[in-house]
Amino acid sequence: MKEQSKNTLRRIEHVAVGLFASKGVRETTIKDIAAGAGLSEGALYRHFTSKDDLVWRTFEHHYLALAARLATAAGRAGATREKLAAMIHEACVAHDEDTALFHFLVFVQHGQLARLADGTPTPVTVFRDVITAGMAAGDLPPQDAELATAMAMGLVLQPMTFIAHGRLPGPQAAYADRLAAAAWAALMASPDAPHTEESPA
Amino acid sequence: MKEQSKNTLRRIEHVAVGLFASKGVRETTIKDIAAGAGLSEGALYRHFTSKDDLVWRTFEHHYLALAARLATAAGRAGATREKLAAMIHEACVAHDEDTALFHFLVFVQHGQLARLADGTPTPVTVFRDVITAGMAAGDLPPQDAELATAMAMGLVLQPMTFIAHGRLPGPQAAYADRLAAAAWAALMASPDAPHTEESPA
Amino acid sequence: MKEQSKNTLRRIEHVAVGLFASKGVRETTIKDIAAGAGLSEGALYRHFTSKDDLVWRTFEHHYLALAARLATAAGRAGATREKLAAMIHEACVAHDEDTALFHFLVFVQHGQLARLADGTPTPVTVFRDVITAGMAAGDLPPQDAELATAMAMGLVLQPMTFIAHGRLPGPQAAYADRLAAAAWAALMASPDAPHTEESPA
Amino acid sequence: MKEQSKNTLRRIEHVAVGLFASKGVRETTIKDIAAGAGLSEGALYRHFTSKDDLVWRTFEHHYLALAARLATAAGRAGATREKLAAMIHEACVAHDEDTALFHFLVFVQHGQLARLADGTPTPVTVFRDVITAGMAAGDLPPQDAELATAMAMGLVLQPMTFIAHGRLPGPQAAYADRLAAAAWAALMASPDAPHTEESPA
DNA sequence: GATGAATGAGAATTCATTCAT
DNA sequence: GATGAATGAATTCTCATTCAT
Repeated sequence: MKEQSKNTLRRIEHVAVGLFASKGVRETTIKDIAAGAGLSEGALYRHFTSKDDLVWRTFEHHYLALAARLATAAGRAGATREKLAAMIHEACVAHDEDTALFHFLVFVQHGQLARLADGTPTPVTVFRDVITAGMAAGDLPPQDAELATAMAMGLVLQPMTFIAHGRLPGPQAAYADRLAAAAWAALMASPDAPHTEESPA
Repeated sequence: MKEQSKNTLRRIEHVAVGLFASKGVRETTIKDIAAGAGLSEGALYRHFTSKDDLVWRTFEHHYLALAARLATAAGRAGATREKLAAMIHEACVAHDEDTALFHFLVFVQHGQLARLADGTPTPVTVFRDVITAGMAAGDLPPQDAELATAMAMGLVLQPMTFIAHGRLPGPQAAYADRLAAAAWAALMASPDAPHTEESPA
Repeated sequence: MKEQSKNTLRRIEHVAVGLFASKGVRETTIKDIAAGAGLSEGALYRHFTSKDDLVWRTFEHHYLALAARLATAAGRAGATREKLAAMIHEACVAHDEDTALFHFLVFVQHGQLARLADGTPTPVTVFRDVITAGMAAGDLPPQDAELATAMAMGLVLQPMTFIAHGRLPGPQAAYADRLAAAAWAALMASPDAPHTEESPA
Repeated sequence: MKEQSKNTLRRIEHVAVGLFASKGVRETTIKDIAAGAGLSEGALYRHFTSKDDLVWRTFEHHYLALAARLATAAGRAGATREKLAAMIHEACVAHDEDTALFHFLVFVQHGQLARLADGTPTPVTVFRDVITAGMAAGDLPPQDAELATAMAMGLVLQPMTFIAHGRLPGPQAAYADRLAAAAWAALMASPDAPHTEESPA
């Protein structure tokens, strides 16, 4: 009984996320989701109180899970560079495992971000905390942690949109090492001496 | 008369873009736009044949203009590194000049991307062409041009979302030099020798 | 088993009536009733064949019971005036005993009235019969019995709505004597000589 | 233009009130109203923001108008008895002029009563103020003004429900004099000496 | 007998678009 | 050219009722 219901719920969420990722939340109708889940429209409302509730609960659950996953990956690794590489790798793998979900979380529903309680650990804060710690440990040159976080994340996320648009072949994991190296280089590049390699003479 | 109409049209576009950027295209109604532009709903249809037409024409016009702007900036600069820096700087300035427009073009309406004719020069192709040329000229190590483009763009675009979310203070132009340096470092990082600093042997 | 079921049925009726009185029949859902009765939605249908059936049966049962109660009260009393006073008192007591039920019967579900078989004794006919008999006996001046019934009942019922709206403090029984006196005065007031007290000359 | 719209609005209100009175607010659908008004469902929403808005605005407008009407009638009359009679007569006439509206205001939508700002003059307060003043002037014996108001109003309103149910023939105005006489007798009946006529000895 | 998921027929509301004035 | 009322097709959500377990 409870199992059956739980399964239905997961099915609805999965279908919904797929549609949200491909069409957007607003352009996905309850009818679409119901059809995809093999249910009547009304039946959905036994599992969620509203469309918004479905969006928010799905987002929060998986967004926090992604944060936890990245934190775990970082925790397993040793030095800052390895931590960063591990997080990037983990993000790539998570993307490949469920691309629709990843897109929903990262690209589609940032409107939900504002609803998270302040201080909630998110993928962003996990990245930033590693970078902050890396600077404190002297592994990274001192710099604006938020900007560094944005750069590192952008480096990783933008290829995903290229994959989505067909500009790059997947899987994203194939680029993990390259992205980690690039991220490291980007964070190591001293903002005060941007041209060092080229002005040795 | 033509002038008047042209002005009205610009006003409508501007209001629409502002709403699109803040609420999304789907959640912006014709009524919203009409109210913002000081017109009746029906009057809008004298300037656009449909909402979709408004979205598409606005997107195409400014998206291509942004591409041209980046191309011009790159053309003015000399070596690959300078071209890249110039494009990044130009993108930052464009963002700061009309943040709503920039967000609309880059973050909100990627659904419109697919409607562009193949081969149309876009900000993406401008970036990629500079990178491809840079590799050909030996300024950059050989690498996947699309991936490199994605990384460079992500590096620049992600801070914009951080600014939008209040994680970073604007303007984006303040980060232009740092971003250019980071992008260059990321593209120079040889994927085949990612750990040079740590493997001195 | 029969007892158990009977109890459950009474519980359902009681919960339903309470909700009907406070929210109205239409705005009370099966879910509300089920929750209030500590049952599942489906389980209700073992006791009633439909919501309408629940409403109707509850109404009919208690409406006729109220009529019988008033008739009994009138029967115990002697002269017309006492009969009227006894009915008014009984109505007040019935109201105070179960205000929700009284409101449901009298104010909420008059739509059910039309479903009663013609000739069924109702609170209205009980009142009217006493008044008709009173006129026949010469206790009351000749007048339109229906109008007299309406006046007497209105006199008694309107204070109940005032109590419900908080305009008057309860219980209604506190007003029973006053209402009986007023009703008697109203019925005695000769329609043909309405100003007698003021035109003594 | 404005006229046309105003007319449509009145038409909608009129149709709605008729349906509300005969079926109840909840059981009247937007579809019903639209059909009755000869409009599409969506078109209604240019005149009212919601069904609730339609109900509330219609109620408030006419309820206050009825209060004003009764106050005016009372103001024109001289002594307390005449004031009361004038109000009762006016209420009967108002009922007959637009029975559906009267029923909507008095019997159907008392749920709206709670939304009126405290201190708003309503039919109830107009009645009560006349009675209170009558007691102060010595025209009426001292008594609970609220209870007296309830009795007087009940005397007048209950016949209207009898007319609605077909128990009494209309118009209500035919009963105005009788009701006024009865109301006066009811209010004059001293609660402390209820049996005077019958205990002359 | 009980449960609660599922159904299906609405119901209220929204909104792009049209059109009479 | 402008206005805003009207349309009609969706869209979200509700709820009495049924039914498999």
